[in-house]
Amino acid sequence: MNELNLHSIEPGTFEDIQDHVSDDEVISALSNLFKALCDPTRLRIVLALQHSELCVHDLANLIRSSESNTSHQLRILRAEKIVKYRKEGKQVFYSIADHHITHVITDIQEHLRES
Amino acid sequence: MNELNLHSIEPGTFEDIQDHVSDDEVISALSNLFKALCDPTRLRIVLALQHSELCVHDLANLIRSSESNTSHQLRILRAEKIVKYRKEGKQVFYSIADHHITHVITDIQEHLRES
DNA sequence: TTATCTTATGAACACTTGTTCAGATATTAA
DNA sequence: TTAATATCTGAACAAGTGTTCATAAGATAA
Repeated sequence: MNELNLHSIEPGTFEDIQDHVSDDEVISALSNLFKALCDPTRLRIVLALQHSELCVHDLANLIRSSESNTSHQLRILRAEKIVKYRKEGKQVFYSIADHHITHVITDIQEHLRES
Repeated sequence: MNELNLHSIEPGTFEDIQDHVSDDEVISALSNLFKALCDPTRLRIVLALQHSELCVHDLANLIRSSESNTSHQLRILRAEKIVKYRKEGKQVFYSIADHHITHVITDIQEHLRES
């Protein structure tokens, strides 16, 4: 008796897949990362930082947003360790935290080209 | 005279980066893709489909959500061409649309391991 | 035809989120 | 100290989003 009434897979396969999609911590971590990357303003920040390390003021001008909003969005990118920063006097310089982030953007752009 | 009052980069560099972050179509397309991937329910769907082609009923049971909600979320994934589908009688079988999507997930997971 | 099964859809609601504004913090210079 | 500069933060509000419920649509079988 199969109370789930599976239509297209075997119970064993079902359990294998379920193990993989039931890891709430992993799902939540992935979700938070994609959430951080899904906002146009934050995407502009990430794309800008792929070219050069930048301070908040220049970053704000580049993406045509206020310094306040830029700072708010950088906070979210920092929380997900998508960007890192270093202080130099009054200024704070931001840059991309690791190369996997750049790869993600590249992969997504390739998907766009093919779809 | 520099009305932008740049702090950390040259005007030429500024314009180069600005060209890259000002392509609204690309930014919007990237944003929509990440938006589609940032919801936990949709992430579960994508992770499940990485193992096997699945019909809506089995997919709903796997991710522990209603069939209605699963269908709603599949619609969004379809719109971004993250998943594709084929009909077979009453059933609709979904699968991952292309390998770049799988790579994106892999890259993000590697980022997670290192951060 | 009618009945059943599978999937899709529209409306409604609660919840989340990006931006703005005002103000705070921190660093440097005078 | 005060003033100026650079960045950050909290509150508030509009706009967007995920889920549920009810129902529709499409396919098959009787």
